[in-house]
Amino acid sequence: MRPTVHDIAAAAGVSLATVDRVLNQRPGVRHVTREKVETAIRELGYIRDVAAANLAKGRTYPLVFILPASDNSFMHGLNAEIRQAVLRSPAERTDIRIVEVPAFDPAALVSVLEGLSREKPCGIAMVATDAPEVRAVVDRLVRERFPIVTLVSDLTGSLRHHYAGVDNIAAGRTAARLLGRFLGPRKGEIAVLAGSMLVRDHRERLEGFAAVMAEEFPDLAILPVLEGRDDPEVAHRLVADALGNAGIVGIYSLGAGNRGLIRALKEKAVDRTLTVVAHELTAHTRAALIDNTIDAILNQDAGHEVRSAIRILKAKADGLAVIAAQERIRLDIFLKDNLP
Amino acid sequence: MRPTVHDIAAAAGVSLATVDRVLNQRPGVRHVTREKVETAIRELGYIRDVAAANLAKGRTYPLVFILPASDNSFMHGLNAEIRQAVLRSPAERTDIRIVEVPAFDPAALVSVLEGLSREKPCGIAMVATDAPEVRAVVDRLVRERFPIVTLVSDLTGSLRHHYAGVDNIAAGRTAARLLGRFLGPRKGEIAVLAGSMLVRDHRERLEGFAAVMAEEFPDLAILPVLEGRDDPEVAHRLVADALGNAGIVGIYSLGAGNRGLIRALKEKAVDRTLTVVAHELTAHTRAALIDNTIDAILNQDAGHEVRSAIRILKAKADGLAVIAAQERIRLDIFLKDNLP
DNA sequence: CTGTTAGCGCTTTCAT
DNA sequence: ATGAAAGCGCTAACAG
Repeated sequence: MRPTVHDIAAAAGVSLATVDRVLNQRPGVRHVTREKVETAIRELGYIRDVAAANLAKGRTYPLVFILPASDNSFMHGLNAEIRQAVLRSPAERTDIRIVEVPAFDPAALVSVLEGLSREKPCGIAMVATDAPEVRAVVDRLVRERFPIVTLVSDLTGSLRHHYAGVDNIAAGRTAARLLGRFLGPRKGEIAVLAGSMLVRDHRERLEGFAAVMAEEFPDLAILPVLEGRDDPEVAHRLVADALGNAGIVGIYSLGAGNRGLIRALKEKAVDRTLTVVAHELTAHTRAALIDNTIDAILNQDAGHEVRSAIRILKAKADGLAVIAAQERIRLDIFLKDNLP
Repeated sequence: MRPTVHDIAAAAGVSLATVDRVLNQRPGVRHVTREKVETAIRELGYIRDVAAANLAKGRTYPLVFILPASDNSFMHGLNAEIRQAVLRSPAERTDIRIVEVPAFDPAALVSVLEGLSREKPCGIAMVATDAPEVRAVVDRLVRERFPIVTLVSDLTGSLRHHYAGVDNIAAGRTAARLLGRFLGPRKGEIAVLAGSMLVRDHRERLEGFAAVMAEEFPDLAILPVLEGRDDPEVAHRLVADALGNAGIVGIYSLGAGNRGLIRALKEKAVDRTLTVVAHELTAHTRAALIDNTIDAILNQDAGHEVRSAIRILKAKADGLAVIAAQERIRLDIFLKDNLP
């Protein structure tokens, strides 16, 4: 039988209350007493029963998710996954609130974060907008002991505890190798469609992509980036225009708004064979993969990101460890054969 | 505040014990009483606190993992992941035992399973050997209400509750498309290295591979399968021999024993450019991917498989639901750019 | 058939 | 600074 607080109390010759104070690092215990208890804990190999502790405390985990109010499939999916987590709240003792902020608006994000420090959630998950003022509040909140994880888009150089998202440089590199290998000996130009070069994940994907292209596929030239603002209409216009260029042999779509990309491809692609790699598995990209309009999709599993963020925030709140491998967000590569 | 058993008891005008009997579907409750309690449960929106119940019961989950005693990296990794889970046992209330059986030996597996029914574990995870007599015991155990999940290799047509592993047909198809696309316009022959055509996962991978090759890459011809018995030495000899054939442009290694494959490739590949797709990320395949000996690795995450099997067995034992998306074992595709 | 009571392992008053 | 006792939500004897 596993030792319990009773066993520790008996072994140390103190009461339950004292054991509890030591366990929870609460004040009001003489140094020698504390020592005795800690020794007993060590010698008996005591492992605390977190479930029992939570029951006694009636503990819940108030968490806040801060998302950009962007109207694209990926953010909708992310939102849906959080709402799924809300449904599981009773069992997981969480109490999750979603806060939407205007996209790409550091000031708005900062003011939401400041407001949050008042209501004392036990954890914050946020899709970060990469700006110095955001970094500053995040660092302040972390110093005030709020567990914070970034979601999908990181805030490098900040003190956030964890990043629940894919390695976007690796994603860009992978896209480049897939395109390069799929194109084989063909020479030509590659169009790149991004949302905005102002967001870090898009910049990083481009960086990785350009690096591998330059290193390994010198016969393929990257055209100036098209910024579609993650908007299907804009993306459609940009891509339709670009396809006027007969030298294009491939496209890398590293942001959202793929609906517009796909429409443009279908309008123009009758006569040509383009190789296309896009990000994020949605109803549209899935259909395009199946009908060969897209050759490969790189994806991040929003459900995994949300569940991971929750596990990590809870663990941080309790000072517990996590299973690192379980929290690694993979870059999923989908061909038409391995779709979920 | 969430309603508790006390609230239900009060609302239904019965005692705690009766509520508990209804909750746990135990006998000894009049039909009308049961109705009253069930109504109260429904009306108050009662949700049971599993953690509290487990505390009261002192519940633990005795689980058994049955693995083939195969000496290859993948099985070693799987074993290691289970041992990791054993270390987490105190927190997860599990009590995990690993049983090794001779590989590819249905009779041995059957006798272990029969022995198990005596010791009443609350769940069994097994790497299945696909044979009728195994199916028969598994079906019998399932009927006797043992939760059973197959791990890595499935037992199709059986009553097992769940399969924690990848879709091997999809894996074979994916391998074919990667090889085909990477080879582009090249024509030639493809060597296939398998462990044994007697195990289902290998057969299925080959099946998927051959299907896509035939449908979409008619210029590539599949050579007769080399059966390396998942043994590096045998694999080395077979591949070294095969490479004498100058027509070979690609290799698909769908089993284990890649150490031998890699050695053969390094010995012979100076003068040629082979495209190689292999299964399972190990220290050897990882190094080979990085030095361009292998072009892509298909992988199944053994840690995920083990954690998933445990979650599912526990849920089944309690009659609880799982998060389906979380339990889907993906086919990971690794290029040198997205290695973990 | 139904109810009473004493815990499970831990936390939390409230005394001392 | 320390301890006694009650209780978190649920289950398990044991009575009736």
